[in-house]
Amino acid sequence: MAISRLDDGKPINTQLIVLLRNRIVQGELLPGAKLSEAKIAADLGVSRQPVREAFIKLADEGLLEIRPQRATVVPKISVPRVMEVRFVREAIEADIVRLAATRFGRAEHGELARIIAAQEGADSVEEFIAEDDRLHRFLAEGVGQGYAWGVVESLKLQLDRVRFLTVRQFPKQSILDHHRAIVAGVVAGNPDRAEQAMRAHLNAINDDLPEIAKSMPELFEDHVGAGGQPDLA
Amino acid sequence: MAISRLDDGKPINTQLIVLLRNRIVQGELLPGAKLSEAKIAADLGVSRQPVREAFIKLADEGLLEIRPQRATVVPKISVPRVMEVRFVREAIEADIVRLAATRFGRAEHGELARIIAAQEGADSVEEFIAEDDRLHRFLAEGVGQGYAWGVVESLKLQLDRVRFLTVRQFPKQSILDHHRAIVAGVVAGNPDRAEQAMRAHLNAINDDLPEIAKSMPELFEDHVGAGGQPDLA
DNA sequence: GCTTGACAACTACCATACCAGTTGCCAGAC
DNA sequence: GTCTGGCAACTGGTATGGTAGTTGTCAAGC
Repeated sequence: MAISRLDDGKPINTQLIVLLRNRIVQGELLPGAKLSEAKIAADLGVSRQPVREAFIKLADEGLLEIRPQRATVVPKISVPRVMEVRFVREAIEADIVRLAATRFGRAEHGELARIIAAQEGADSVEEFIAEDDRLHRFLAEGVGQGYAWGVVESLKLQLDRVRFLTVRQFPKQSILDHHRAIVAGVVAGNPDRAEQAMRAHLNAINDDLPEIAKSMPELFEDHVGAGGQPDLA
Repeated sequence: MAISRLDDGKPINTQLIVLLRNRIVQGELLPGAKLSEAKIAADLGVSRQPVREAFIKLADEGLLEIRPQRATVVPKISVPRVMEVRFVREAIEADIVRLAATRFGRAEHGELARIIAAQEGADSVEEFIAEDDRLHRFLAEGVGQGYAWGVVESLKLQLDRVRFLTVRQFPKQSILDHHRAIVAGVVAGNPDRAEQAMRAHLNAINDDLPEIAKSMPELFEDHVGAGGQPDLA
């Protein structure tokens, strides 16, 4: 049941990827949830094959864990993994913003100001997040590194999963301050300032992550012991 | 025919991914080659399903282009795309080597020296490349960024495809000099020197790329026109 | 009560069959 | 000779059936 409207022109597998990805990132499917090709297929009124392909894709993105002949589960959030993903994102966007600081001209500076203004005026969280993405994307595409943004976007999924857990106490003011600092560095044509602002911005999650993990430990992987599950296989 | 030994314990789709990826990266399947799920499946004596999954995975990696109801082809090499991939790799490895320069101790310095020595003594191209990878991987994993190396590894596929075209005039001496400079910066505990050496190393492909593209233009995408194929759909 | 082994109920993986869309060829009309 | 329409031969996408492997349960034996 609950055929969540799968009737676009696009192939079914693609639609399933988007559908399931949203459910996982937005926390509708929580870490630990067990999925099954057959069940999902039956619920959505499609065959198991497209579901399987969606599972594989999401497993590649780190949003699912396929355990053959056992089950497919939404993995618990691994704090060390999140920090590693964040590291990669910071490295990429630091270089991007340096380029922007040296290459952007008046036209791009204007667009940056418009995005900041739109984000200030956003009244819903969804809109705020959309403008957030727009800023980062524009920086990348503006310096001709659209591919890099694609990489960041796939990494970001795992970070967004954490972000959606804290959507209540979403620090809008703090994020806006960070964005203003980044844009200021770019407009000033100062790569060092822009880079530092970007790194500080992306480091913010490190402040929140430990307390988030403590407040809802059932969603996080224990990493107290030396390593993972004591699988005696 | 030609069942290229697919009898490991691993799942068939995984084996197919590795098999096809090697054929593409190593230039056995050249840009422009047209593949077919059915044909590959018949040739290897398996069903179309695992072949299909391998196609999807390789398409994600940029090594195949699936055109529904038309064909699946090995894409021509896009010079701008290669440069964008290279940009991302440089950003990631620059930050990694900075960490290595500040964190590595005597034990890691010894391992770096051993890898350099092994690469100096390599007599086959394959061995040389293997030691090359080992150095980069060790830098990443040594600073606790194994995930970042995974990202680089998937990016590298598209760069390796170019590298294998030039395997004849492979600049071993130049690469070794670069590696020595990187290691020197790390051992000296000088992040700036290490970073600059790494960036210079990874920038080397930019010197060769234009002339490679000119010498074998049939393997490269024309990017003279404003944009891609004039698909009038 | 506790352990153990067989069975039932899952799982993901693979094979096969069918479907819809695209392409290219070729015959017929002009 | 050129153009056009339709059919045949592909393509990848989807549906379904069957198989091997894992897990949990429950009854039989100690």
